[in-house]
Amino acid sequence: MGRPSKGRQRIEIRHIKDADRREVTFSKRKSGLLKKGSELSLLCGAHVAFVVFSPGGRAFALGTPSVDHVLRRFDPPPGDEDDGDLLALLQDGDCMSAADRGAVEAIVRRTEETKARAAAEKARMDAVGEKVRQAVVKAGGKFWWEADVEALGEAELPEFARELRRLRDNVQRHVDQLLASA
Amino acid sequence: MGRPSKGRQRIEIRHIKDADRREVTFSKRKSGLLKKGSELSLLCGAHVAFVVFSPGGRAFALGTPSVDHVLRRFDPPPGDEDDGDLLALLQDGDCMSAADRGAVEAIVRRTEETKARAAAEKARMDAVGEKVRQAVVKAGGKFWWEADVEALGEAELPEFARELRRLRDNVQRHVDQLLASA
DNA sequence: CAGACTATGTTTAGGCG
DNA sequence: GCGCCTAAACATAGTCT
Repeated sequence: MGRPSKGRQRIEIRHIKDADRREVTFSKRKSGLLKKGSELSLLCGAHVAFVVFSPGGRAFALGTPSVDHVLRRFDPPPGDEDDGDLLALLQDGDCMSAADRGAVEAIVRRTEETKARAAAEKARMDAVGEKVRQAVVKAGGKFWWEADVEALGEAELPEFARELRRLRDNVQRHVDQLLASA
Repeated sequence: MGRPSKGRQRIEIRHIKDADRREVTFSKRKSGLLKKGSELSLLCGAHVAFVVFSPGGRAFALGTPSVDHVLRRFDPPPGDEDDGDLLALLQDGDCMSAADRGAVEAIVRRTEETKARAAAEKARMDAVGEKVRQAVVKAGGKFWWEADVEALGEAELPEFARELRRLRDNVQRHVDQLLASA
């Protein structure tokens, strides 16, 4: 028999017409992207956040430091109730999907491999909170959806405004909720 | 003389202590991440948004659909006043940097190569606004910083609350501003 | 539809200018 | 910092299971 595979083929970077191949490529590359993101985060202490809208409608993912933080809670206390909540969040098929769980699992695996370094790693992780705060402050107000808004253009702004109000209300509600429980 | 380079070396995926190497790695990998993101967007018609906080303080980038929208405005009307604004935005070294411009340039190049498909592509692009709105609605309130908050843990929440309030106010202010100008 | 596989395309660590 | 270089590491297209 001939070679079992022709190996990787070069493809042009343009929209994939075939829906099936597009879906597969999306899935594979989204995983890769997520992995790269978590690597960047780990290597450089950078905070990387993703929002990915899949070709077939919704579905999106997120990045770090959430994933790392999830790991922190997911690994050391095996019987913690919060773990359940966070895992449930990750397993909620609508928002976070297989790729996200895969990323978490990958980090879990890595943690197991490097358990000897866990303590030092954890100490670094504990500094993340402060860094996040600094980052949020320094970011000021430039978040991804703001950029989107800027790119939407004046013609589309009125339509977008309604959803923006809803978003703002969601933000308020969520923040108030957090402040109340803190 | 021996080999001019030992080529790529394997590195462990853990925090790079040396600040110089960390900065270089961050820069290189951030570029790669951005490229991958724009590729995913083009290949699958997905919308990918990034927020990256650099290790040394702020600095961050974003992805699509902004980049694509920039292209739309940047390519067809060569004398449009909006182009200047958007290019200025891209050239503002603080937020968008070389990697971002590189991504845009790559898309521009590709667009020139496939100018025959520009019209169809544009039609697809025109649907982006609606998709973004739908996505924002469906996202409900699950954004990266919310995940961060959830992952911070009760112990850190009080400290984070102060910054959260500032963030909320920023959001309100920015949204109100947008609504006022729309 | 997620995973395995292989061959090959792509990224990047380490150096240098 | 940016760009270039090399060679090894890594990602992934196509395929089958």
